Amino acid sequence: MANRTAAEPIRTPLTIEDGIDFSVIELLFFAYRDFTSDPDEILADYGFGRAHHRVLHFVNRLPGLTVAELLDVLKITKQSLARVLKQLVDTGHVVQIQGLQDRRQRELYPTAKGRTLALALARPQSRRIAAAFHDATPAERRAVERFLKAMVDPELRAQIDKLPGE
Amino acid sequence: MANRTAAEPIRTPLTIEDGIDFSVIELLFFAYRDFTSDPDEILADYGFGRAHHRVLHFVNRLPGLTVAELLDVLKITKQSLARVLKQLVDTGHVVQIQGLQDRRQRELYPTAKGRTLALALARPQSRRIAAAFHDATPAERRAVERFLKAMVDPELRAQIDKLPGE
DNA sequence: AAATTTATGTCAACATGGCTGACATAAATT
DNA sequence: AATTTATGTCAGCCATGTTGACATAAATTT
Repeated sequence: MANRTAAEPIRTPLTIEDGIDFSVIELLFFAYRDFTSDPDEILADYGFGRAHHRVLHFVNRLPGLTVAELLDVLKITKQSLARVLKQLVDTGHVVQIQGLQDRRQRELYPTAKGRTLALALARPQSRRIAAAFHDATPAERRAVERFLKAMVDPELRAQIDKLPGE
Repeated sequence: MANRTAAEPIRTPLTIEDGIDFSVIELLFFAYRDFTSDPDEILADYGFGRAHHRVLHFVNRLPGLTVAELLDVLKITKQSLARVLKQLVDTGHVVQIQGLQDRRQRELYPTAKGRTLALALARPQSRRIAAAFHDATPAERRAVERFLKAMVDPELRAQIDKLPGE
């Protein structure tokens, strides 16, 4: 397979001269890696993972959202969701309530326990963000928020606008 | 287990009034979700995943880095790395060369094939970033880069400074 | 009223990419 | 000569994603 001749190593690094913004690509990788490391440590104490965190987060931010709506935000399959959601319900962090108008739907709400955990997970992330903005002007903050929002697929930006205001 | 009484649902959303910057937390989640979706589609054609992408990226940006250095950047175990690295070597995207001074080390280099793939993966990400910066001033760009860098753990920022300049 | 569609749940099997622990080898260092 | 270091490898486990198939109840359409 592959080649008969040993493939030659390339010894020069890729740089901005190749026409690509590697530095921001890498900044996003490192920033996100460390941004998620804070809650990961807390979650480990509960036997939960990042998947539980995401569910708990959006159930707290959009109480009463349906299973279908949550799937749409998370972009995972219902079978993936089912496992983590069941654990969150079994441990009393989330409750499911049958929809009033449409009784097929299951509205998802946090319990007091689920709210407390969601806050505990968000706190170190918020602290990290506040520290990163420490020397920034209000205009610079807005520029960062505009940039991040513009990174999202246009047709999915509506999801952001549905979330409770800032 | 849990409680005898059905846990009460909380019907009010978490908001900024809870003292936490939820909007930036969510912007980071959505931005990163879509930022990684571009290369994911290309990788699927090769039977590769995000793990291959990360290895290929840093081998191209830091040709000749050793296995230990790569582990330090990725923050994974050598057993995790071994699987994806072996596939990249077997498919002729990466070559390993014994270190000259220290012959225990394996220096990692991209091949022409590996460089081409790394560029193909970075291109849509760079395009997305360029589009997100479209209406930003140079000062605003710098503010975004400062913010992202400040989000990284201080002791790990040295890793960023080792990468080829912008 | 009957047929169809929709929202959800569930079972089974599988893939990826993390992890730990144990052990092997060759080369460098002490 | 003994020890440490850089790397590789085997085995097994776990979390979290996937697809496909099927079940149920409720809403909607015919």
